[in-house]
Amino acid sequence: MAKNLKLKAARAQKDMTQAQLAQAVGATRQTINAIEKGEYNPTIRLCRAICQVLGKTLDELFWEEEE
Amino acid sequence: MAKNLKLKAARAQKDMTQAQLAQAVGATRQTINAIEKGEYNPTIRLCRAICQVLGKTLDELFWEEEE
DNA sequence: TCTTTTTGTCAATTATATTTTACTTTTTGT
DNA sequence: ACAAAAAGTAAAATATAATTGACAAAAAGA
Repeated sequence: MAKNLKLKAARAQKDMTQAQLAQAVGATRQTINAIEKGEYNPTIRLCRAICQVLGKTLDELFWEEEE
Repeated sequence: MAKNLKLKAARAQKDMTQAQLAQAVGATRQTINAIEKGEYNPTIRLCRAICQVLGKTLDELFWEEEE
């Protein structure tokens, strides 16, 4: 997979660090980092939580950024 | 979580059985069944594969059908 | 430069998604 | 009603998502 730059940008837009986003969605900083790095296959529940916190939809953050 | 009736409907619209959809996305029939039942938290990769096969987006099939 | 924050990364462990096998129940078609 | 197909379900095993702890590299602010 490729890097998830949409997620990185959406997080930047909310002025949140990886650690802050992680805490907001009940995950760890490493997990958020791995998702942004792209070499990861998170669960839909975590994706939904991230979308809700960042005010985006699944299609906006997790659609089409792949091989 | 609640049942994923959107997925069930989208599959019916394509006239596919759970087994056929499972094979098309490289998963098992039980996994598809569990996702439709709702008591499950699939990975985003599998969700994407399902969407592609059924001609739907993540938002259409996996957004907001929860507790 | 110096200090602090943030990000990147790794190994080991835990939690859980997914598979495999198998059986029962429900639905569909004749 | 009967047979066949599809759906529902369960236990055990495997694959992998996610955590924990820790440290190095990069970025930001003074």
